Amino acid sequence: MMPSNQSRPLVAQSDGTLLLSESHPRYAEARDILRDVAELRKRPGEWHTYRITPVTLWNAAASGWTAEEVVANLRDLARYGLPALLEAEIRSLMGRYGKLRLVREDELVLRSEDPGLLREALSYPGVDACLLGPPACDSVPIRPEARGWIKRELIARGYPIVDEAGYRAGEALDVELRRTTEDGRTVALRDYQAEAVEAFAPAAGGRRESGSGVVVLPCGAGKTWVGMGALARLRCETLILTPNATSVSQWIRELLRNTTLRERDVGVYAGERKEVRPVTVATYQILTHRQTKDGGFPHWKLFVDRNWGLIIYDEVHLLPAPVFRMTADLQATRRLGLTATLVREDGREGDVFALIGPKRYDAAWKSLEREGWIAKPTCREVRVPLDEETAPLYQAAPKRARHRIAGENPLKLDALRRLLSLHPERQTLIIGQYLDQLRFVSDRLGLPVITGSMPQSERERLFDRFNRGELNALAVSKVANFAVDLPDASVAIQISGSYGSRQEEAQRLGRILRPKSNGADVYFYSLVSEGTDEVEFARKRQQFLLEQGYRYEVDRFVPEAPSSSPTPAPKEART
DNA sequence: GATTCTGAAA
DNA sequence: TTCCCTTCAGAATC
Repeated sequence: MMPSNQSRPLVAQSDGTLLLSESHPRYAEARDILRDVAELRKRPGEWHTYRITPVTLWNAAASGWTAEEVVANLRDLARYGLPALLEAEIRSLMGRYGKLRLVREDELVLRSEDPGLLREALSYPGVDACLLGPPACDSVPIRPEARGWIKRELIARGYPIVDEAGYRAGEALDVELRRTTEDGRTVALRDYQAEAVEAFAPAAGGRRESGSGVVVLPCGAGKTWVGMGALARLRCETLILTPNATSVSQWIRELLRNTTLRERDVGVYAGERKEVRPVTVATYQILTHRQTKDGGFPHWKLFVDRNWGLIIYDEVHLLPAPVFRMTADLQATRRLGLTATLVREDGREGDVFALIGPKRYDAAWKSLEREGWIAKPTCREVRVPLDEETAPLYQAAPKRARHRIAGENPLKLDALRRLLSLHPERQTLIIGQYLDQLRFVSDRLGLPVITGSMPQSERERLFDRFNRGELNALAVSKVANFAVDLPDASVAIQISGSYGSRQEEAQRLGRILRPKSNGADVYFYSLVSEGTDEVEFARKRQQFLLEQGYRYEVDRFVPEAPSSSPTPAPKEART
C-alpha cells in the first residue's frame, strides 16, 4: 500500500502553480477538474504544471463553480494540502464574481450588495468618468457608452463585472436552418454543436447574462455550424468577422447551403466588395485599415450601418487590438466568439473575457476524437543532429542567427526522405518556415512548393492534383496557417517553425484532423535540430496540443554513415 | 473597365 | 525576434 501522502496526485504551491503527477491512479480525475479551473502551462514529463489565474477562476465561476467547490476539490487532490495563501486567493477572487453586476433599470446601473467592494471598485482612477450620477450605497448609474470600458478596466484590477444589462434585439431576420441542402444532404447540428448553441443562447429565457461569450471548439469540429445555429436561434441581422478572405467565402458558402438565407440576404464586406446586407461577413483587416498613419478607421461605420442583433467573432484569439477597442463600445449587441483556443500570444485573455464574454462552452479535442468527429493523430518529434559542417557554424553564429541555421539543418532532408518512405501511400504535406529551405527540399525531392507569391489559380491547380491523388506530397510555406481551403492530407511533416507559436502548431495539426473517409489514423511529425534552441521552441509550440491531451513521442534520427551498411534508426521514446 | 503590380501595415 | 503571409488601396497596364 502507498504511503498516505502518495495517495493524492497534486502538489499545490501558494503562487497558484499546480503540479500534477501523470502516473498517479487519480490522474484522470484530477485532470478533468483542473481543466475547468486552471490552464496547463508545461508538460515535460511526469509532473504537469498547471496554473490558476484570475481569468481561469472567473471562467470557472461563470460556468457554475463556487469557490467552496474549487477549494474542496483541490484539497481532496493536494498531497501536502492547499496552501492557505492560495486558498485565500481563490476565495477572494471567486468571491468577487457576481458581486458587481451591471443591470438595466431606468438606466444602466452597476449594483452590488457589498458596499465596501463597490467603493473599492469606484476608487480607481478614471472610473468616475464612467458615472452618470453620484453613487448610492449599493449602486451607481453608469454612462451607457462606458459599459465596455468599465468592465475591461475593472477586470484588469481584479474586479470582474457580470453583465446582466441585456442586449438589443437587433433587426429581426426570417432565417432558420434548412432541413436538407439542395444536393439532398440532411442538415443537422451535431450534439456538441447544439449544446454550444444552447449554452450561448438558451432557447427559453435562460440565464439573463448569457447571450454573449466564447465557444471553444477544435479545428475541424465545425465552428461555423455553431454560428449558424446561433443565427437561427436568435433570428436577427448579424455581422460576422473573420481573419481572412478564404474564411469569408467559406462562411458565405455554408450560410447559403445550410440556412434559408438567399443570395440577396448575404453580403461580403472585404476587398473589392463592400456589401452591407442583413447578414454581412467582413474581415478584421478591413476594419482595422486606416488611410494614413494618424487617420481614423474609415470602415468602422460598418458596425452601425445596420441594427445588428449579433456579432460573431470567428477565431476570436486573433482579434486585433483596435477591434477590441471598437468592441468595448458595442456592449449592447450580443457577441459570440469562436475559437480553438482561448490562449492568446499577447496575453489579452482578460480582454476577451471582459469584452466578448466568459467561456460558454468548451469541447475537449480528445472526446470529439473518441466519437469520430476528428481524426486520431500520432504526434512525433524527430530530433535530427547537426552535421559536421553545420554544427560549428551554429556554435559560431550570433544568437539571433541561430534559429534559422538550426531550422534549415540540411540533414533534415534525409530525415524527411525516411519519413516519406514510411508512408508511401499517404497524402503528405511538408510544412516549413523558410522559403529557401522549402525550395531546396522541393528541388531535391521533385515536389511542387506552394508559397504566398503563387497566384491563387495556380495553387488550386496543385490542390486539385493533390486531391485526385496524382501528387502524393506537397511542400507548403506559412500559407498553410491561413489557407482554409488546403486539401486534406493524412500526414503532415513540419520541417521548421517560428519561435514558439502554440497557435501555429495547432493550425498545422488541424490540417490533418478532418476525419478520413476510411477512418484512418493520421500522423504529425516535427523535425527538430538536436542540441539547438529549436528543442526549446518545439516544446513551447507543443504546449497547447499537450493541453488538449495529445502527447508527442520523441525519436532520434540517425543519419546513415556513407560507408557502412544502412541500419534502421534506434528508437527512443520519451514523454 | 478589368486586370495586375506595388507598397505599407500588422 | 525574424520570417512570412495577407489584406487594402491606388497606380499602371491592357
